[in-house]
Amino acid sequence: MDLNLLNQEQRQAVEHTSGPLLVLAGAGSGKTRVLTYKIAYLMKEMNIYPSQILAITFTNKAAKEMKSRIRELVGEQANSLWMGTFHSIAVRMLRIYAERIGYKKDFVIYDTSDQKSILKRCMKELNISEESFPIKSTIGKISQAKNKMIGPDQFKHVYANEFTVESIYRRYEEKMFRNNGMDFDNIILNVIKLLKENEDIREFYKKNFQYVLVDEYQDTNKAQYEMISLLTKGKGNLFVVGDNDQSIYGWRGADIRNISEFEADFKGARVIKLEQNYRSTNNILDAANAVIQNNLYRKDKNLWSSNEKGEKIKYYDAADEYSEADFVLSRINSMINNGCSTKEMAILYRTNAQSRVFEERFRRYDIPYRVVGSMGFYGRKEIKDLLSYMRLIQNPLDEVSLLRIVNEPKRGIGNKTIEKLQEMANEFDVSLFEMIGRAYKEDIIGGKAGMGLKAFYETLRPYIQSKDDLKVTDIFDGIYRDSGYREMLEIENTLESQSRMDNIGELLSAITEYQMSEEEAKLEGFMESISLMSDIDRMDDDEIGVTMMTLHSAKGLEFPYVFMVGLEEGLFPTGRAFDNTLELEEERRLCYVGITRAEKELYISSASQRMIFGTRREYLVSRFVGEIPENLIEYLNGKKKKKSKDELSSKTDYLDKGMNPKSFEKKSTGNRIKAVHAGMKVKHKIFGEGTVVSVSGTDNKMAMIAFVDKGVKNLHIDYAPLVEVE
DNA sequence: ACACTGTGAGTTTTT
DNA sequence: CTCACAGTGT
Repeated sequence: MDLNLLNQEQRQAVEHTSGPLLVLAGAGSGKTRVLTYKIAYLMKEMNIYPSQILAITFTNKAAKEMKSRIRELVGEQANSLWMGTFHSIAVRMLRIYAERIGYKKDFVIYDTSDQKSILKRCMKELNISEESFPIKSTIGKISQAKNKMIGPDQFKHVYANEFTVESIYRRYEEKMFRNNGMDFDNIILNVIKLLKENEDIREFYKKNFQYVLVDEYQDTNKAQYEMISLLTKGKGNLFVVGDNDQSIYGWRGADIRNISEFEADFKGARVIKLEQNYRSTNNILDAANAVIQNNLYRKDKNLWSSNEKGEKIKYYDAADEYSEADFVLSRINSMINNGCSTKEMAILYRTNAQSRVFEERFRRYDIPYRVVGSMGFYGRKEIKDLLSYMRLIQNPLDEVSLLRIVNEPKRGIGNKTIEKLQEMANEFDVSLFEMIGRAYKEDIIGGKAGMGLKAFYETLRPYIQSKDDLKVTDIFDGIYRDSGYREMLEIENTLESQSRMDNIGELLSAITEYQMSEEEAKLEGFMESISLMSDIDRMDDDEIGVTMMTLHSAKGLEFPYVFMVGLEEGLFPTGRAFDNTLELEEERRLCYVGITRAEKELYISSASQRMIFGTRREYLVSRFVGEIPENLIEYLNGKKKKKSKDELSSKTDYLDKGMNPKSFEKKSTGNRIKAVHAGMKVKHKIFGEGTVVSVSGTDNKMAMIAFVDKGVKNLHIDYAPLVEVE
């Protein structure tokens, strides 16, 4: 291990082995390197066992990568390190000790959409309307409270007059507990509870962990802070790395005070700054520095680099999102022709929805690409359904999953039956699943519904009983078959059901892969690995293609060529931040993160018009473009008169100016069909070309159309996006 | 019980 | 535009 590969500050950080240390690491200053070397140093020079080191990273992928780098330095013993995200570390502890806090050890993890359905049910039970308490904002409020460790009991002291939310919150937590489930916030809170209430466990871990390291410290929240301090207090060998200019998760409860008050919180803390950037050209760095300088609430630091000046930042001012995409694609195309690999390129945007136009262009140009995130594979219905089966097998108390699948495929079990069952389950104080068992056995519910319940119950029970002895793939295969799900899709035999079956096949290969990679592959383990996987974790590094993702997802990554797109007021920065300095500064940090992802070249672009919610709207150039000094920018299609900053000062201003949807009516698609006749050739926006087979309905508006490769569809011509061909 | 259809509402960002 | 859902008809 050669510490001479480190600069002076990096080396100091590595060699500091006693007491708390905060490393303020600017973008691209080699913090991963420091972390890697530090852990290796602790093991090799300080003779610390790997199992005595806890390292918390922001994604599981980061943990995996770091582990493999450490392995290069110290060998296989790196595998015994405790390394992962807050959530995965917490779950690891909870799997062992869940019973100490009243949970069962096979608890399940609820994601955001599960959260939503639990909350909905709570509100229904409490007779609270969704109009007055929108699901999203209510979840937000509850989550916010949890991040700050404010439980239902303390809620009213912090949020006065929010007693309705308080009652929802309380009911939600009860339900969560009764379901033997935890949402993401609960995972952290429950570990805190575990450590607080059980001295033996706390002392065990505290004694065990000689060193605790936390990456991306600027994005930790209060609960996470509490978790760390419970594990380190007293000993204080805590080593955190972060950059306040890259704090972009304030909306998720990240508390900047964790980093700004580190020295006060941990006595005798030392601070080391890493200010030399090894990643980007000087032009890129200067641009980033200039932009972030506009934030008033920040500690100044001076990122510098000995790299060359490099190319100027190239700015393209597009007419609309399509011409923006065309610009990006033509650039990418010529870069490819110049010998660049698509793996070196990334397109970064503010919102996931922006990827669509680019995807379409990539397909048209036939250039490989990959999209990170955006409700992909695991959000699909068939995947969620089958995972719900698996989850219910893992934990029969899980009502969320049960309700999702009890009538999927159709078993003749409707709302009425479910309601009855829920009432009875409450009355007898048993789980819904158990109630289902009783209901048909004791003939409480007969007829079609009773048969359905019997089928459902008897399909699942054997799997529940032997889940620990069965292979995960066997459980999956079996349940797919026995539940009738496969048959349902086979009978349906449409293009859609085909693709669903393909997706299920893909899920099976994911399970198989998991099973082969784990020594002891258990159902819980697999379910956990997918629930705690972030979008970045799902990204396959070997896959070729241009990477597309949100700026948030891009944190921690780097690419030689970066396209930062959609730089418009209202989109980036988002309109919601206009009247809030703190939020606006967070947007600016996000911009800073974006700029500093680029190593060699940075392209930025904006569109004057963009389609949003089906209407075309006009946008002004983002203030962030104006914040980059002109001498660093090459204006690819001329420089428009500067109008971003002066014209926009407040939200109302923005809404008044140029945002009149009427003046930008959608372009006519041309010969949109008004009437059809059999034999007519038509083109559908999604299904492509087809021939009208027959016409039906009042006014002959229903057309049965046979599409090339896509099968026969019944469509109403007033609604279907159809145009005539020839 | 369930399929269909019209309606209303929504886009930040994610472990 | 696109999705989810409430309401209606079978």
